Amino acid sequence: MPRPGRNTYSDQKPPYSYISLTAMAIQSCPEKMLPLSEIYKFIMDRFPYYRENTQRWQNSLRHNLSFNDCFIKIPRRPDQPGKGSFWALHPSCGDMFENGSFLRRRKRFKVMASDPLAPSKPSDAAHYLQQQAKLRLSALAAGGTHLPQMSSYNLGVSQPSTFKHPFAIENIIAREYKMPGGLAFSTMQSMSAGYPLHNQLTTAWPHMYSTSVIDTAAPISMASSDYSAYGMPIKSLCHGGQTLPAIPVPIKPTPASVPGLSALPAHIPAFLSNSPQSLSPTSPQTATSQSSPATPSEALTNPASALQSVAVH
DNA sequence: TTCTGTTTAGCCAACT
DNA sequence: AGTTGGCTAAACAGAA
Repeated sequence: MPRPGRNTYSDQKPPYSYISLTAMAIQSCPEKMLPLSEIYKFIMDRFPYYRENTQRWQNSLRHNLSFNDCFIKIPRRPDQPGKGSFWALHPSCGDMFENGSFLRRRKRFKVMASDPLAPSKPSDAAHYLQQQAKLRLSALAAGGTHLPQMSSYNLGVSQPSTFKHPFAIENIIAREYKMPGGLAFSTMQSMSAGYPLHNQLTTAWPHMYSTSVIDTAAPISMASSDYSAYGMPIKSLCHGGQTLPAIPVPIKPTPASVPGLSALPAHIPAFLSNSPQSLSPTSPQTATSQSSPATPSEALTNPASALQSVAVH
């Protein structure tokens, strides 16, 4: 059984579609909106695979941004000089990856005229999102650690303040993981709803599910120190203590992936290091209380430190 | 000139 | 088998 090496990622295409990669990039920044160049940068930083053939995949990515309604183009304000617009996720694009696969959505998100969440005009969405970004930046500037949540459209439909965008990293990583053999691990949300796997998993990874490790009441902070080496808000990784081994599922199981807790696809990104693989009971918990690993590859080989970063915050 | 954004088309694979 | 979604290529226009 091959173990993922330091360069595993450079060799394999990550099990994510361009849509999910783009969504990750957008969700990783406090403003929840990024210019195209920053999306490129995010992907290349995290996934060495995409440091090659840039023309090809960047063309595809641009195509996706334009083609898919789940992405919204937000014009730059006069005080935001630069090339190109910002891109954000449509707040009502729904849980497009609810089937657990980040390669293929169950259904393409399409803004319907009858959608109560749909803005009456496309510019409404852009304006709304820009206001949200402003609020976030204001909160940052004020030194606050409690940023306003990405709330729903101000269109008469309210959502709970705890609403997490389906593409938020915490949601992406906290998905049901269907093991190649058919065994499924459910999300903490599901487990808290009474799934029997809870006991098994808390036994297997007590350090993950112990609420004493993770401050469930901690507000999500966007201070720079709260970001892991992968640009992910660390606290997002433990969304309300709901840290779960949820792994995106390649449509085609890779040779490295075999059924079993310690045999997961080798190309799972390090920022999803709260996976069974990294958190297997046999994994050495040698992490110190220092910050997250310097490089994604380091986290890949030392996932425990990444977890520690999550746990101590 | 380069980058960004849009659109069309074809192919392939997963899903129903 | 038909449908749908994702990837790739390409052409084109507009902005920086």
